[in-house]
This record gives sequence, structure tokens and C-alpha cells, in this order.
Amino acid sequence: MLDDVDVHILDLLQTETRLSNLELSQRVNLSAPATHARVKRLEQEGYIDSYTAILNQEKLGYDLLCTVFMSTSIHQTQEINELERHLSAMPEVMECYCMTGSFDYMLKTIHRSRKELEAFIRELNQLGVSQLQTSIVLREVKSSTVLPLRK
Amino acid sequence: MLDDVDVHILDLLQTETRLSNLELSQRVNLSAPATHARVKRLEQEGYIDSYTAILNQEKLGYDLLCTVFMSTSIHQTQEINELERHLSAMPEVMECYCMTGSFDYMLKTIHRSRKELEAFIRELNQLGVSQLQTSIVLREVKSSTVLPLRK
DNA sequence: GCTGAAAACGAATATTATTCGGGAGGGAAA
DNA sequence: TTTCCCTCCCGAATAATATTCGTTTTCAGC
Repeated sequence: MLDDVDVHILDLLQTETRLSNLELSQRVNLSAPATHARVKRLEQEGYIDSYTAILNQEKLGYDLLCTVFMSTSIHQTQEINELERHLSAMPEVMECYCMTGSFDYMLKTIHRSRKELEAFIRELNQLGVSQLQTSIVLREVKSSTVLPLRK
Repeated sequence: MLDDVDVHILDLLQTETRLSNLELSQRVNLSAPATHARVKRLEQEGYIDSYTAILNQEKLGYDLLCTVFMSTSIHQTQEINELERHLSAMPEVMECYCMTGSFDYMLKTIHRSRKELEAFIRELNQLGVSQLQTSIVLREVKSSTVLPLRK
């Protein structure tokens, strides 16, 4: 279980990840070793999934962010698994969710150009897709990975 | 501009962020100081937006991931800005995009319970929203922040 | 209050980042 | 071709930081 200090640590880690262990320990009013042990425990117990660097999409030439809603014509578990493995392996697919609503899946995809987007959609169509509805992101208003721990 | 080594560094940083600078330098066949200087430059020039810890939603009690499509009845720039500032400030809103398609915005939101989701939707409805369509994520097939640099 | 387990502390050590001086490589001008 | 200059690299030295360790404190259960 998590106490208040654990939650404080998690919250600092997800917003100010680059804090040194020493600074972190000062923020939560604990010694450096105690703080360090807690962080290790939180990693160990799976509260922290991963650490990552968020790169700038625009600067790296990825101008085209899309959402794709799709349904599939296949229904057998094995084929579904196969389809999902395919989707997961596609590097353009950043997120893939199985959803309620009129489509089976929603994808968030990223592309360098319309040309690449078109190639991607063509690739999707070869995977047993029955319906496809693609929308393009015009502007990013907010993009965060931060869970609202302090609410 | 970026050379091959820069791209290699960025790719390692977004997948194996916890590599020490020494290990990183060995992976890209450069000395530690040279690698370090490159990373600093990449941060400085904005190729790296941020570093973050990805927390485990489920373990922290956030079972409900949703997509919300919404349109607004307001059209004046100032009011739109106001609306977007509101949306950005809501901690449940993890992502917010202005989109093509039949709705103005798409949100990705996260909640602890149906109760909280309901409260959130009620809050949204007080912001000048004309249409709202909420779907719930049944299963996460893939969730990544990694750009396909090596493609 | 007493006891034992869990967790914290400070000091010592090990790792790692960071700085620095110097040198190699490569393009431009004579 | 030679010289100059700029950029970028390297290894060694230093500074900062993480990590380990033995001891002390804290606190729940009796």
C-alpha cells in the first residue's frame, strides 16, 4: 500500500522526473537513502511502468497526428490476437484501444506526410478491416502523461 | 541538423531512458563527454520535450480511460481560448486535440470511477458544449510514447 | 511501558556526470 | 600544397550523485 509520501514521490517523478534523488528527498522531507529505497520499491511493485523521454514530434518531422476508428470483420479469438499483434507492431500506431461505441478499435497514429498516411491506411485495409474512419489532428491543445494524483 | 548518431541517441533515450551516460556513449560508439554534450544540445534545441515517469494507471486506481468527442456552440476567438484553457486545466483531461471530422475536439480522459466520470461530464457540459459523445476503453492493446525514428 | 519489526538516519563508499586542456580532422583561402 | 580556423572528439581530473552499511529511532501490538 501507498502512504502520503509515496504518492508525493510518484507525483514528483511524473512531473519533475529529472530531480536528483537528493533534491527529491528534500522535497518529501526524508533522507536520501530512505527516498531512494522508496523509489526502488515503487518501481519493483509496478507503480512506475517506465521512464521515457518525450521527443518533439514537430521538430522530428512528424506533422500528421491522426485518430483512426476501425472495425473488423473477423471474430475468432486467434485471428483477433493476430490482428492486434500486427497493429502493435506497426511503429506508426502509438496507441491502440479496444472500445465501446460503433467501432471496435481506436488508434492514435503518427506520420511524416500524407503519402505515408496513405500507405499506412492501405496497410490497415489488408488486415481484415471492415470499416475505417480517419480524422486528422489540427492542433494539440494538451498532451500529457500525468495522472491526477493530487486531485 | 541531426546526424545519424543524434538520431541513435534520441531513439535510445525514448526507449531506454534509464541508461547511464556511460552506457549510452558505448551504444553509440562515442566517448562519455561527447555523448553528454550531444544530449545537452538535443535538449537545448528542443528535440527532447521532457523526461517523464509513466505510472501504472490500474495500480493507482484509474480504471476508466475514455475518449470524449465534443463540439462547441461558441465561436469567438476569446471564448474559444477560454474554453481551451479550462479543458487544459482539468487534470482528468490527459490529451485534447482540435480535430477534423464531425466534432471540434477529441479528449482522452481518465477517471477512478463511473461516479467521477459522470461528475466530469457534467462539468464539461457547463463549458459551452453543444455535443458530447463519450466512449470507454475496454482494453489497452498498445500505449506508447515512442516515435518511429528507425523506420 | 516493553518488545520486535519496519523504517529512518548519517557517514562512508562506489558510480556517474561534468569540466577541462589538448589534439585530430576537414574545409577555405592563398 | 600549405596554413589557418573551426568543429568535434578524446582521456584524465574533478565534482556531484547514487548506493551501501551499521546504528538508531519509531511505532503497533501486547
